[in-house]
Order: sequence, then C-alpha cells, then structure tokens
Amino acid sequence: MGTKDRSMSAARAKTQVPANTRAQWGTLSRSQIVAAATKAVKGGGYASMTIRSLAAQIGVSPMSLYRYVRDKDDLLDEVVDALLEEVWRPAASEDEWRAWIAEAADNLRRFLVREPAALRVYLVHPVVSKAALERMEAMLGVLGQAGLDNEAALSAYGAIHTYTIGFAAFEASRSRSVGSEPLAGDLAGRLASFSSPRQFGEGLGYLLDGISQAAENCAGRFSNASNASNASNASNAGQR
Amino acid sequence: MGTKDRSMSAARAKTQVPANTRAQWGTLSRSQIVAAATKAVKGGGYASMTIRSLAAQIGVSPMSLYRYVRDKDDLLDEVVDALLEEVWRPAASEDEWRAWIAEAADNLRRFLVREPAALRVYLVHPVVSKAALERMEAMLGVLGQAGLDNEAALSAYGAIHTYTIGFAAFEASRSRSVGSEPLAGDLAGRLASFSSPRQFGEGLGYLLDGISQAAENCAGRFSNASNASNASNASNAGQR
DNA sequence: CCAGACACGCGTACGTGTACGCAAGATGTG
DNA sequence: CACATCTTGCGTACACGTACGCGTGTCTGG
Repeated sequence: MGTKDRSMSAARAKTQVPANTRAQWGTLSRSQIVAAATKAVKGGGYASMTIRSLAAQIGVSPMSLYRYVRDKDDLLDEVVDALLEEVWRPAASEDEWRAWIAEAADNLRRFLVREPAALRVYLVHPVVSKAALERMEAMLGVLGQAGLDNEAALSAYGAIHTYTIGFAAFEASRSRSVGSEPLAGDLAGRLASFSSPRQFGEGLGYLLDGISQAAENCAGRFSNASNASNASNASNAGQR
Repeated sequence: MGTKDRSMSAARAKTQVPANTRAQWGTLSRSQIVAAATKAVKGGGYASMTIRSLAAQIGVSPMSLYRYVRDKDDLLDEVVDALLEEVWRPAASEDEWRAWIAEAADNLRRFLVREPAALRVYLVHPVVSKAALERMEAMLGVLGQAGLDNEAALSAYGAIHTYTIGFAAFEASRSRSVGSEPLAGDLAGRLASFSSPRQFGEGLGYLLDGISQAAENCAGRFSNASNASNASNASNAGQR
C-alpha cells in the first residue's frame, strides 16, 4: 500500500468540517485495513477491536470496510497470520526432534493464550493461512525425520495440534473465569493444575511417548538414525 | 414449577387482547426457563436459540428472563449439563480401563460435535456442572485403578480432557467450514484426515500409550495388571 | 387494615456485526 | 462532450445480548 497522504481525519467526528464529508476516493485497501486491525489488536487487545472503532480509527464509515473484508472473522484471519508469523518458530535444533516439537507446540500454546483473537480464529475454523501452513510443513518434516512415515507423521501432527489448541482453550477459559464462582474445595486446585504450563508439558509428554513408540514401529527393521531421544528424556517436554 | 394453567399466550404478539398485558405473576422460574431452552436447543439447534425467541416461546418479555439467569451462558451451562448427563457414560466395563477411557472420551467428543451449544460451553469456561464432575470423578477412579497414583491420574485426565475438547473443536470447526474456501490440493484431504473419528482414536492411542507407561512407573515394583494394549515399549519415559 | 418493603415483569436504550441498496466518483464508449 | 457502466464509500435498518431502572403485584410488621 502506497505512501498516500492520509491527510488525517481520524475519528472523523471531531473535525472542523461538519464531519459529513465522505472519505476520499481510493482511501481504503484491504492491506491498510489489516494493518490498522493488527495495530488495534496489539494495543488494546481483541475485545476492544470492533468494526466500528476500527472504521473510526481509519476515518471511514463502518460499512465501508465490508468492501474489502467478508466479515470480521475474515479480517482476523489475516491479522492472526501476521502475528503468528513472528512467534511460532522454535529455537531448538531440528535434530532434537522431541525438543523441537515440544517447543513449537508450546510457542503456539503461549501465543493462543496471550492473544484471544488468535484463539478465536483457531477455534472457529481450521487455520490455513501462510504462516500456519509453513508451520505445519515444518512440523511434518521434523516428525518424518524422527522416523515416522508420512501417514504416521500426519496423524501425530494432528494429535499434537488438537491437543495444543485444546489446552490453550482450556487455559484461556480458566484464566478468563477466575473470581467468578468461588468453586468448592480441591476442585479449584484441580482445575488450576489442569491448566498449568507444567501440565501442558506432561500431557504433551504422554503424546510424544506414544509417538516415539509409533516411530520405532514405523522404522521397523531399519535401524533408523534420527533417534536422538527415546531413552530417558521423556521428561520436561516443553514447559516455558 | 407447578401445574399452572399457562393460559396460552405464546408469542404474545397475536392475541386477541392488544397484547400489552404483562404475564401473570409468578409465571417464570429458573427451571422452567432451562426446560424451555433445552427443548429449543434439542429441536432447532443452538443457533436459533436466542434470548428473544426463547422469551417469546415462553410468552414473556426478553428482559424478564434475566431475573433468573445471569446471562445466556449461565443458561447454557445448565442446559448442557442436562444434555451431558444423558450421554457421557461408557458401556464398557470399568475393568478394561483403556476401552472405558477411550469410550468416555469418544462419547464426550461426539456430544460436543453434535451439539454446538455444548462445545461453546466447554470452550468458554471450565465446566464444573454436576454431570461433568461426576464424569471427572469416574474417570479419575478408572485411571487410578489402572495403576496411576492421584497426581498422575489428574495429569492424565487433564491431558485426555484437553485433547478431547481440542479435537472436538477442530472437528466441529472443520465441518462448519466445508464449502467455504476451495482449499488447494492435498490440504483439504490432510485437514479431513485430522478430523476423522479414526484420527481421534489414533491420537488418543498415543496418549494412552504414554499413560500406560506412566502407570507402569507408578506401580513401580507392584505388578499391576491393567495393560490391555500397546506393545514393544522398552525402557525410558520418566514423566512426572 | 394499612404502609412500607420487597419481588417480579418489562420498556427503553445502547453497542455490536452486518444485509441491502443508493449515490457519487471514476472510467470507458459513442 | 454525453452517456452508460462499474467502483467505492456509506446511510439506514435489523436482530442480537443485555444494563438500567420503573411500575405493579405480593407479602409483612404494626
């Protein structure tokens, strides 16, 4: 999107002009809207990002946005893709598949919990944006290198993915509802333990243990290398 | 909730009287509202159950409901509890812990996918309704009987639970968005395979394999039975 | 029996996402 | 230049959940 003037009109309610002037021709573009939405989500957060406020921010009428955006979810998709792109990559080496996978899962989990808009997107439909696909391919690659054949890698990825999203949803929902109901006795504690980052690591550990076994079975008689773990490192899957 | 007359006024817009009459005193009660909402959700589905339509159905003004219900989510909680109560119990014997757990998880998954209202409730906050707690206790019991100590059972339950919800969310979201975007090539197939019931079983299998190992470690020197599946898992896998 | 307190049903109003279609600017064609 | 057509910004309007507070019905203490 070009370096247009912008000419300032934000909010458009408090201008000298009666404020009835419609915006210049060609002011809007999808990328500009996405950019504004991304900024709004980063500051302020998802809850405060309404179509109306976004339009006001840009200096345009709410309905104008719908020329470039199917609906709010469509807009969020793109925003979340931009945000995900910045955070999903693990720091671990791909050679240590278990650590790498655990970190990738944890990165996604933290992202989803931190950014409610992202969680919403992940819950409302499968995410097939650019960054999400890159991430999937990368994970499938690492899983393959761990000894899984294509089908098994797909299945393992699916399991890890849904577990991660499910956990993030649970964690977010819990943190959303602290202080609502008093919630008798040990129950509160139990719920809390379900949604700790530590518990995420443990559950993921179960999953990876099971996947390890599958990898061994896949490898079959081939003594496949790539087994940089399998012994004595099931612990500490990926906790912050 | 008594056997009051009801006197018919449903919709209240098309009565002989100018329709300005307010409803009788004491018509409303929480349980009646919940019952009406449950019926509305069973037929028609969640999407069509709006506060306004529900109120019309009962023959009362929308705002009247709020005397008995904090908000729509509060109402849904109770509705979903009633629905869950009917469907969560596995048919398998508790002695076969693996089959029992798998069936319990699958029952919940199917319920969540079939009933969007339930999925919503499970995603918006931790569910601590009566049926949900019963279910949790039952699962913890079976897990304990499988050889896990209290802490490990809790952790395993949490993992299974979040996996189940995550999977259901994914499956529902996918079925919700078929036909929207064309979605190039193998991607569609990949996504489809992620959300098949078969994939649910496989992922759960990974989880249960991991949990089995944990159970063995828990049992320690005790020779505990409980191993109804998996194979070929040598050493390793310290979790905790 | 009456006055005050309380319970209850509801009218009004707000902010939300967005369907529908109009009108004004841009662009093309004679 | 006149006119048709296409593009784009937007006004209006609707259904949604629900905050706020009013008026009416019921109950309770004097």
